Amino acid sequence: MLEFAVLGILHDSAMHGYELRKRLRELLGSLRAFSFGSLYPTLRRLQRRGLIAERDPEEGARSQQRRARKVYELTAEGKERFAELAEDAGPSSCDDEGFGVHMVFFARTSASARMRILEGRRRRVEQRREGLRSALARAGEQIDRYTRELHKQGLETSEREVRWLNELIAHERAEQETEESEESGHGR
Amino acid sequence: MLEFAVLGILHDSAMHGYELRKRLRELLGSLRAFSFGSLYPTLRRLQRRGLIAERDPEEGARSQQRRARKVYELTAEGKERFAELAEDAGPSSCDDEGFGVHMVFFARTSASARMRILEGRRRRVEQRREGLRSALARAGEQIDRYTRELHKQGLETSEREVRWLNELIAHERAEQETEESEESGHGR
DNA sequence: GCGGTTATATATCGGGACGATACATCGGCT
DNA sequence: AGCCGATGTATCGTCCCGATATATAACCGC
Repeated sequence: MLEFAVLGILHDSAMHGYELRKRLRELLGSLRAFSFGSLYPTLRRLQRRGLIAERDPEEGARSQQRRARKVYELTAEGKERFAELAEDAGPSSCDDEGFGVHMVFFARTSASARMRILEGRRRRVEQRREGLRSALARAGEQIDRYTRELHKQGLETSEREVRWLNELIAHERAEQETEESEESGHGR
Repeated sequence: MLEFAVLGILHDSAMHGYELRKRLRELLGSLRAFSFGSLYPTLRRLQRRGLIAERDPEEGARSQQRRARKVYELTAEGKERFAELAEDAGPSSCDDEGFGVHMVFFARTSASARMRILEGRRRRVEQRREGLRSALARAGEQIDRYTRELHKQGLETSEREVRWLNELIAHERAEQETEESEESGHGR
């Protein structure tokens, strides 16, 4: 997950670790923390695999600013790997974090993969919704008051997210049709 | 976190691993998966620390049913540890999973700890809300359409949760006052 | 200009949790 | 008879977090 997120952010512009994490928090809105304890090992792992590379510290400018920063940039292999991960609608793209990270990079994801990911996420949230529904129906009165309150809140949140996903999916479909009609409409 | 959850469930009744996980999913509504890969190591760790104990497999009944099940029960130390964890309103009680687990056991948590935990959670969600607000305000138009949509959904969810927490907190306060007036009201 | 705090920046370590996998045993289905 | 799915316990590699350590530059009062 972190690998995908790092690749996606470096795809825009080269960056050093500290900056990368700020961008991560900004994009994911603390949906996911991604502490340094995982970020730096990930950067080294990616570098070792040749997906990112350390850029020269441009000594021309005023060197020796703060502590030596390591600016990373995406390699060609890194770009390939990012594209591969962006298209993958596997189970990791369905949980809260995974879905969020994928969606942030939707602009660089194919329309078909966007669709698969949105629908996968919807299925997941629907499952959670049904689980909560049956938990609330089952033994309506006997279970703990606080637990029931928690379940009710979770159910409402799930229902809202499903509606939101439905809107997004409908929008995707509409846009796809527009493009298709444009293609065939005034041909070329 | 798993430690706390296991202790809390075994507090009600002795149980074996497989059953425990079902109960876990039921209570937390797939808020948290808690796979066997973490559950069984946790059980052994707890046993090693003397917080839970393996109960005799009651050979009187038909023995040798399925594979030998290990039924665990809480020890006196385990009950102490649970009470300690339930009262702890530290940072782990603020994130999504931690808060959920705590709330499920609110019936066995002191009113003051319930208050601290609810307020801690509210502070956390408010922070997330403000982060998303500023992300949406900052560069209102230039950022990615999908990212913005994700942030809007996150913001709405946060706002709803804060409102929900406010209601819970108000309810807690009202109940506390009722108890106090009953105490002094018709003395005893 | 001296020391204190804060922000910037990289790094390591232990531990908790996950997903995949393996294994064993039973009931039911075909 | 043979297979599958539910029940049940267990391990392994990997990911990630939180705490912690270590530098260094900027800001600020004194």
